[in-house]
Amino acid sequence: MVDSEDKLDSELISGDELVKIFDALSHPMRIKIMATLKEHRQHVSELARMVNISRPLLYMHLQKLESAKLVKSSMEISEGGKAMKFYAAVEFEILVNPKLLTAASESIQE
Amino acid sequence: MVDSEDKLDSELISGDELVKIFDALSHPMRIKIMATLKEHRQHVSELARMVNISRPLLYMHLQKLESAKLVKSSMEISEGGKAMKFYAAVEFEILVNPKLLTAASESIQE
DNA sequence: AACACATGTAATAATATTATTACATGTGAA
DNA sequence: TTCACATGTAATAATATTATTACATGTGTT
Repeated sequence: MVDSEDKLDSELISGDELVKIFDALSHPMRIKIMATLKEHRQHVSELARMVNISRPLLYMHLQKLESAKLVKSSMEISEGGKAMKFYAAVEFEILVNPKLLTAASESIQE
Repeated sequence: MVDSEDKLDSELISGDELVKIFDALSHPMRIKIMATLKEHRQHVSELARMVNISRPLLYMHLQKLESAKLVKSSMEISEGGKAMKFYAAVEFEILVNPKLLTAASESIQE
């Protein structure tokens, strides 16, 4: 298992999933969140301070990113015994071009 | 000038432009429009029939795609003498991965 | 007990996006 | 002149997204 266990496989992305990914990346704050999480995983409260938005708003953005499978979360108990929810960026690589869009189009439900 | 004259150069895309591109591609109908225009350029009324939506709604979608520079338009006078506005897909290729998002993040204005 | 820090969500407000309808204009052909 | 087909947009309605505020709950430290 040399390769990363949770890399998003661009071959297996359906049209609907691709639209979800574009939607997730269509807001500047979510780009900033992805960039921040790429450096290092963070727990929600700390991440909210880092990107300078309220925690409820951050939750909303994280949910979009998570439903697009661009981040993943895990609850952990710190040494202090406090519950902390960590978010990490998922590795992925998608070559976006007209050909991909054509393929995506064929697997979209309307 | 062997290479295409209007290929979108992914090296020169700013963070704001990238967000615009993601936004343009975040709707199933716009994916369908891109796929349709990749086959062949079309004028607005014909395209509206092909993708089965109203012309005003199509205009809205086309404006988003055009402002993201994914399509381009040109007015032409047909043999019959009627004005027709043609839209064509622009060639592009963007490798989307966390590294790109980090670079984009650094050039986003908030 | 009061404080600092954590998760989580409900309710609402403010904005933006998406979609429809109706209209105005122009051309060429029947 | 009426018809078929084209562009273009204004006004509005319906939905969805984004953002804020206020709460409830739990843990460890002072």
